[in-house]
Amino acid sequence: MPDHKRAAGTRLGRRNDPDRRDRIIDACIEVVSRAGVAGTSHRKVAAQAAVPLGAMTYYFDGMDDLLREAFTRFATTISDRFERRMAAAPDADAAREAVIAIILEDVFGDDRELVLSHELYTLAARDRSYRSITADWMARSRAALERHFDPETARMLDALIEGLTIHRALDSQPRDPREVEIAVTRILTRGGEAR
Amino acid sequence: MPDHKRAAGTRLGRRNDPDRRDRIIDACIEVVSRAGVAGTSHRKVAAQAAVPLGAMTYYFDGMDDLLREAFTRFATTISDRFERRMAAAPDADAAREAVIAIILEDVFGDDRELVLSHELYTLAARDRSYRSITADWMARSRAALERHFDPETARMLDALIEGLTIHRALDSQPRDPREVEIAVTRILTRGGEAR
DNA sequence: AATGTGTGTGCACGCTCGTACACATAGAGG
DNA sequence: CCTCTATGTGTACGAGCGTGCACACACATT
Repeated sequence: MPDHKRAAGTRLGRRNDPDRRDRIIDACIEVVSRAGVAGTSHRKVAAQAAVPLGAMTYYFDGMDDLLREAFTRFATTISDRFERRMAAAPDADAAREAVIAIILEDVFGDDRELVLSHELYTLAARDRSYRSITADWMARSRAALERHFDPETARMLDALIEGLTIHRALDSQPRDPREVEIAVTRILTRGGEAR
Repeated sequence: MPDHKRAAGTRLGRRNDPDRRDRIIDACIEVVSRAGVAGTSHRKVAAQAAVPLGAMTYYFDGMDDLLREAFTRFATTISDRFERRMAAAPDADAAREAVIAIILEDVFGDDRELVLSHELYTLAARDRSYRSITADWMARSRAALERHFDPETARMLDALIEGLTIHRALDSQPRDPREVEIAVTRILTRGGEAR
């Protein structure tokens, strides 16, 4: 019985480094970010993690299983950061500015995260079983926004963040940062929508 | 000299069906929508298009070349439809409703287009050379929106459409369609953003 | 009818891939 | 120190891949 499938607490005969499995997951994220899901293979991940090829099938039930764990970790990491930033905002106005900063920084920041997000979305769009990862991520983002805004606004704002981030990343020419500010402000302005 | 590389007008010795190349491109879109870019190969596309394997390298300089043409066609198709819908709106209010309809229909509509869009975004996120496809697509969307709204609003609205579409597609639970209406209305409402 | 030319094809090579399975080995229990 | 067991590894197999290239074949020209 493989170690990772045994109930926690029964530690028996464990020898090598116990976080080899973790290393494989991290290596997988790294390989995906460089080569894409299309270019990711057991062999490349094994090489990146410096583990033998046989360890791949030993620890995971195939690429899907591995990818699921890798993207779960990735989404959790991003989600944690978002939550922390939102929690750091003392009031709604600070939260508004934090959101603007996140959009602008995520765009000009690491290409790596942009790529990984899209790889995940693509998997989720095709395969229902990845959708729980994106659903959880979205749920956490919304919960973080609901510290400062009502639930409905939080959902709209979350969608706006997504769209602005994507479009600014895929745009060929740079845009005025003030546009982001204006868009966020408009979404946060409750107007004559009660009809 | 391959037919497709020859200057238009010089038709010499063309024999078989002249739109074989077109069929391959369509077949590529089809295969990508079913198997993803990751699972697309010359052989699968050839089988789908019912052309011999050798035709792949004959008509295209490799998968990248083929994918670029396939996604260009896909983006153009979607873009055309969007443009037509916007052109059909007589005034700004009708345009507003058209946008709302597009968001709601695209979500509950074909999974195929959702998947293909994400596959394209993923390629564009990783590879600069695909970015001109997405950039052109965005430019056309914005131009269509600018029939009814000012350029700045058009860009914000375009981003909002993106975000709402994605989030509603990747969400696990259904949302009230009225939220879309409210979000669009807020973006279209010019408020106290002049500061 | 013979010839030439450019279009398009069939095939096989070398490669990478995931997976299965025989085997090594570390540590526990005797 | 020996034995047993569960953990982990090395390897080889078959499938699927892109590509290069010799070649078939339709048609224009003579």
